[in-house]
Amino acid sequence: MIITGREDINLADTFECGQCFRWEREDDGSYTGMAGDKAANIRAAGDVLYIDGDGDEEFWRRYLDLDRDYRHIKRTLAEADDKIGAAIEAGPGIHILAQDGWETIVSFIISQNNNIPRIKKCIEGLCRGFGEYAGRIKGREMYSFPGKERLSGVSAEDLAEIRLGYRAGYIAGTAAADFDPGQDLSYETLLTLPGVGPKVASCIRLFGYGDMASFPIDVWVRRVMNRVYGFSENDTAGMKAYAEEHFGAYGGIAQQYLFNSVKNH
DNA sequence: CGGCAGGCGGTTA
DNA sequence: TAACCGCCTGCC
Repeated sequence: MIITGREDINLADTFECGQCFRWEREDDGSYTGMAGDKAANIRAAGDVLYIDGDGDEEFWRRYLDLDRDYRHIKRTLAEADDKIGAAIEAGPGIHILAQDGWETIVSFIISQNNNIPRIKKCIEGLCRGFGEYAGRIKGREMYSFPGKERLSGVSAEDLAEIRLGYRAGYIAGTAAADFDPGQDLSYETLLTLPGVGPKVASCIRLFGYGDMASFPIDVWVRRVMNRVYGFSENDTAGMKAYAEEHFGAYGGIAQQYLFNSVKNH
């Protein structure tokens, strides 16, 4: 499948800015991974995306957020805030992926107090242990992310071999909780799930439910808000208020530019 | 070996 | 409601 006219998305910026954990870079610069139950390899050349795998154009347009005008958003952010321009320059090709709600809930519970290589290893283990085989792409055996119903009867002990650590209890508890991740879950509802606090809930809102105003504040955002904007590192309330006032409906997108600029540079 | 990594939950003052 | 601490694990 070929999608043209997409010069504004950059795959490395998008897949390696910390929002997702299931895309692997190939030697040719393409990325292999899964979105929902669809596996694919995605390669970019000029303004063309070559997508080799499951799913149709509509599916990938939605997942890769290709129909949002990021040029307009970047211009709007830079006009409202004179300091974010440099952060945008560090990752101008970032798109916010429209990820599955349930997968995002579990993935960001795993992300707490954790590092990216290990987060990826844990998620891969969950998929291999409890997901469905989804074919072979670029020599990689692909497994779907296990749904809530699949994990609902699983205990923390059953998850031991995946080495989730103390997060195993959170995953088992969240999977057993009575809610529908297919609904547009509110921030307050997400906070009721075991292992979900303010930071994780904000990430789930942004990455799993498309709430572009959600502004997750983690250690890296605290650092950049301190370094660039002069906030005290423990003044998360002040940072949140600043984001609401200056970034507004695009707070989550601004957060990704800011996060990426300090984490990856 | 202690410190740390994209926090949370529980306790304490 | 702010501050503090323990927590699984892997890597430095």
